[in-house]
Amino acid sequence: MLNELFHMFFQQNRYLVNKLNEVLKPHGLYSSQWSILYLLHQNGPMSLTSIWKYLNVEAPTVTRTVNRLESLGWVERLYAMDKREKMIFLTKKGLEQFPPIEASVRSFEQEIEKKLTYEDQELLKGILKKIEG
Amino acid sequence: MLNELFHMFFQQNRYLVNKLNEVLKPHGLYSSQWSILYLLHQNGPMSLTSIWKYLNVEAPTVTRTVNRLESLGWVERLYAMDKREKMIFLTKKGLEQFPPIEASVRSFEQEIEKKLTYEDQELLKGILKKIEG
DNA sequence: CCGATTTATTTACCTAATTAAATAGTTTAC
DNA sequence: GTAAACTATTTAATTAGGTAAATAAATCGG
Repeated sequence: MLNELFHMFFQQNRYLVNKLNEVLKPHGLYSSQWSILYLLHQNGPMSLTSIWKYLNVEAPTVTRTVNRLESLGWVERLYAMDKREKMIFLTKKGLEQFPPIEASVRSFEQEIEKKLTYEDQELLKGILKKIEG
Repeated sequence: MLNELFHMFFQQNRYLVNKLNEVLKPHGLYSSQWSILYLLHQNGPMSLTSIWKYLNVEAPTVTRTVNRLESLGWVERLYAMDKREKMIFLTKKGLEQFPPIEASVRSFEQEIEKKLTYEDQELLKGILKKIEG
């Protein structure tokens, strides 16, 4: 990748995504599905637009993932006052099955964080912020 | 994503990949295609296995990207002594068109690196190494 | 009020990664 | 020397991201 830094960055990203998918597999979820479930659990019902803006991905990506989550029974869609807009919210199944999944993910995240000191984590956040800014 | 750190990491990864794809677009290439071209330019002819092992991705990913690169005329395949193995190497077109692309990518990388001090870069490398280890 | 523009979502198509399984060639064990 | 095990590559199916363009509803200017 020419530069060592970029090469490493992309590799670690794949490593983290793959590991997260492993953790989510027993729950029948993938990482991008999880990120939407988690967001809905935090924020309550959201429109597609607010989801993709928050996650910083394109709208079609979210459409597809929400479709899948809907067909799996995790979320439902409902028209909002503005009839162009659709509100997405967790179903009963979504709400009920959330806590154990959250626990698994949290435990995975802590395992990774254990490899870094608190200082490392703060430094990493600071450096990541600089990249895009 | 539960944890701020992971969320940021995934976001910056997408940002970097998208930016790199933008830089490569005028040359008719995508980032994963570039990573293989670059590797072949550095190392000379390589088997598929040595490519995916170096890039740390799965074999089918490399098969598909090499297929595309072959149909675009950037690389060629040749059977090795071991007839299971196929050697991939740059075509004349690949060799000739490489330098200006390398220059574009290098300039992009330097632009990102300008946002980080040398110390930042070394710290980031160190932290990234710790994640997987 | 109505045509033009904007906004929210979806559809279609591309690259890119994964796993699982198929194919074909090589090595190894007996 | 052949059956079994291993290795290299490919195929097929899934998730995940992107852009471009279509559709439908809302808003804005006149």
